[in-house]
This record gives sequence, structure tokens and C-alpha cells, in this order.
Amino acid sequence: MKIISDELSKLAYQNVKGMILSKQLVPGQKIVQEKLADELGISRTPLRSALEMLEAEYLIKSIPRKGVIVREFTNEEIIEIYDCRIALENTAVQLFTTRATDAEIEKLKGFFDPFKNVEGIDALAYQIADSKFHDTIIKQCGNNFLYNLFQKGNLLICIDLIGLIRPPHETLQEHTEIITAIQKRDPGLAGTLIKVHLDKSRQLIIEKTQNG
Amino acid sequence: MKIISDELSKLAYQNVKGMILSKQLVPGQKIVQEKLADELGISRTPLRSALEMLEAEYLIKSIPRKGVIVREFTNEEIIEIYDCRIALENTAVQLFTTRATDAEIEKLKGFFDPFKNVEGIDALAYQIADSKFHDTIIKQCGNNFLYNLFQKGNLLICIDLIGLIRPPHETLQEHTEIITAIQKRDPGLAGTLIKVHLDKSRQLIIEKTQNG
DNA sequence: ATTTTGTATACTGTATACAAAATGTAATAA
DNA sequence: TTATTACATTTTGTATACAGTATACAAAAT
Repeated sequence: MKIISDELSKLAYQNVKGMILSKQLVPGQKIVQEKLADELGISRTPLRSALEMLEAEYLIKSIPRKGVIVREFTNEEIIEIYDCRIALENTAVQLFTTRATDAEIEKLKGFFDPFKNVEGIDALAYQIADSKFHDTIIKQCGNNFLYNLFQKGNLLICIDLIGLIRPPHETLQEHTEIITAIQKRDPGLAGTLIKVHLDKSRQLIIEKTQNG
Repeated sequence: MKIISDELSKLAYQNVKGMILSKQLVPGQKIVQEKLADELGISRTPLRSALEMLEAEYLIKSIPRKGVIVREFTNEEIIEIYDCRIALENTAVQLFTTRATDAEIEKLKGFFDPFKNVEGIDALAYQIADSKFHDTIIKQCGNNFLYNLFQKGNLLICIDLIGLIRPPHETLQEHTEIITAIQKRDPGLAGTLIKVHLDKSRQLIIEKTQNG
């Protein structure tokens, strides 16, 4: 969904989204339209346009006649998101396994090469690789509607907004196994492995919820 | 996501959505903003707001500086939507089977009572029941994010926009079997049955695509 | 006859203006 | 003091105005 456009509303969309993901705008915070529009150097009209889009993506919440606030994700909600991810990524990886080219699979492998046999893995760099790994599978699975659903539904928010849930050394192995299954062109196995992979993170959030 | 609001943008949203689903606005048709705004008796501003929302729902397509057109769904796309539905409704029905009250399950059964042991089933009435059946499972599964994903992602578009894919007498039996599995509180079986149920329709569209 | 150019018109995207609603504040009564 | 009302300010939602772009069509050139 690469938007190359000089349209103010699209630019505002990208800017505000970036501000939310980078936590310049923090969850729960109210967005005062005129103030933010001034900061961005545009009028309220294209900003409101952008806010409409962001609301559709669950990143903000609009209360009529009161205003918009940056959305907060509770642990319960993140678990709900994980259930959706598990369902859809299972489908995605099976499709990907069937139709991906060898080159695409190699690309997938490449994401994690820098971390092989490394002691202290840089968490931020690894997070980006993790993100790319999942994004690639979803994007290249051949089901464009599914990819859009991930985009617009902000299903990767778990990675983008709350960061890594489990330490890299733990998930690296799992990622490798998934890639191996894809290379063997075994959709069922790849699906099962990614389900288990995601479910472990999901489980961890459940435990965190019960303890904290 | 029942929006009870006297806000023009929300009203416009519901109106235009209705016009698309009822085919007053046909796929491929261009929407001229001022004209439609006049028809609805509002200005362009709230209409544009509504169009933003509808674009997020894939019901319209906006091309910058050119205009918005009512979206067309190709068979390929409907198959993609089905793959997403299969993944998510499988999850939904399993959650529903686990957490639904007996009363909720009875309600589900009630939708199809008027069609039991009936010869010529009224297709339109049956379509509404079909729609309610799936909507209820998704709405009451306890995963609100999943329900919103269905709403905003327009995943039930298959039923709403293109109508029934298979004849009622064929699917009635399947619906009944799914409900029975739910009553037996067997999530795995319910999941499998709904997957098979949806996959049959999906398969039919594939065949239609290859022949037509 | 077909293509190209010029011009008028229609439509979109953005800014601004304004009214209605919400919020905050100060003054008054209990 | 606390509660309450009245008023001022802020902020939202909508309408409108305007500039820039796309489209349509006629005239000119090939």
C-alpha cells in the first residue's frame, strides 16, 4: 500500500501514524485537532481525513462531539489480536509455502542471517527482522485481501507497538524451523509451527495478565 | 458497532453503505460528491467523511484527484475473502462453542426454525437467517477485535452483496449440524464443520471462475 | 480520417468561517 | 466549606469558498 502522494491528507496520515507508533502521541492522550494541524502545518480538513483512516485502523478512538484519543491496547485486547493473527497467519504461511518462489524463501532466511551464532543479539535490529519475516509471509502469500486486512486491521500492532514479547534467542530457533518447513514445501507443518510460535507469545501475555 | 447518532457523517455512512448493498450504487459507478451530497441533503464535508470510512471497508475505491468509485468484487477476490472467513470463523465458532450460553445457542437454532420441513424455501428470508447465523457466532464469540475485523473488513460481503451461493436446502442441513456440534460443546467438530461448510461455497466459486 | 492542441467545464482537495456542543471558571447560595 | 448556576472559552462538526487538476469537446494540424 505504498502511498507516494503529495496529498496532505495522506501525508498527515503517515505523520500521525508515525507519531503514534513512535509514542510521540501516547495512548490515552487526547488529540486536539487544531493544535496538531498547526504543528503539521496544515488545516484541520486533511487532518480529519487522516484521523478517519487511523480510526479505521484502531489506532485512535473517536467520540462524537468530544474528540479523538490515541487508543490504548489492553492485554485482553492483545490476546484477541493474537487469536486473529494465529488464524490468519496460519492460512498465510500455508499459501506462502505453496506458491512462494525459492528466491522469496531465501529472502526470508536472509532476514535472520545477521543473528546466527551471535551471542548478544541487538533487540531492536532483531525486532525489525521479526517484523519483516511476518510481513513478507503475509504480503507474498498471494491473498491480497488478507494482506490488506493485516494492514488496515493493524494486526501486527503487537510487534510494532509493544515490542518483542519473547527474547530473540528463543524465537530465532522457531523462525528457522518455520523456514525449513517452507523450504520442504510442507504447508501443514509450516502452519502448525507458526501457530505454535505465535501461541507461545500469546500464552506469555495471558500469564502476565494473571500475575500483573 | 451500532452507531446511533444524529451526526451527518455517520448518517451519510449508513445511507451510502445501504445504497451500495442494495445496489442503488452499482459496482464500477463513479460517485460524484456534490451530486450525492445534494441527494442526501448534506454538504460535501460529512459525505467525504463517510466515504473515508467506506474506503477503509473496501466498499469504495478512491483515486486521488479523480474521484471515488464503487468497488467491484471479482471472483478471485471473493475466493480470497472466503479464505479469510474460513480462518477467522473457524476460530470464532470454537470460541463461541466454549463460551456461549444455552440461550444463545437456542437463539441460533431459532433462526432456521421457519425453514424446517418446508418445501419451497424463500431465498431472501433464508439469506437473512444465514447472515444472522454467521453474524451471531462472530459477534458472541467473545473476541471483540475479531468481530470488528469482520465489520470493518467487510468479510460478510459475500452474503450481503452477492447473495446466496448455494441453495438453502443444501446449506440448511450443514447449519443444523454445526449447531448440534455447538450444543455438544465440541469446539473442534464445530470448527471443522464450519470450515467444510464455507469451503463448499468457496469451491463452487472456483468452479464458476474456471467455467465462466 | 486521425491526431494534437487549446479552452471551457466539472470536480476534487484544502482552507476558512461559523454555529452548536463541551469544557472550564468564577460567582453565588446553601 | 461544598454545590450550583451563569458565563466565557475551547473545540468540535458542518458549510462554504477557492485554487488547482482532470475531463470533455471543439478547432487546428497532420
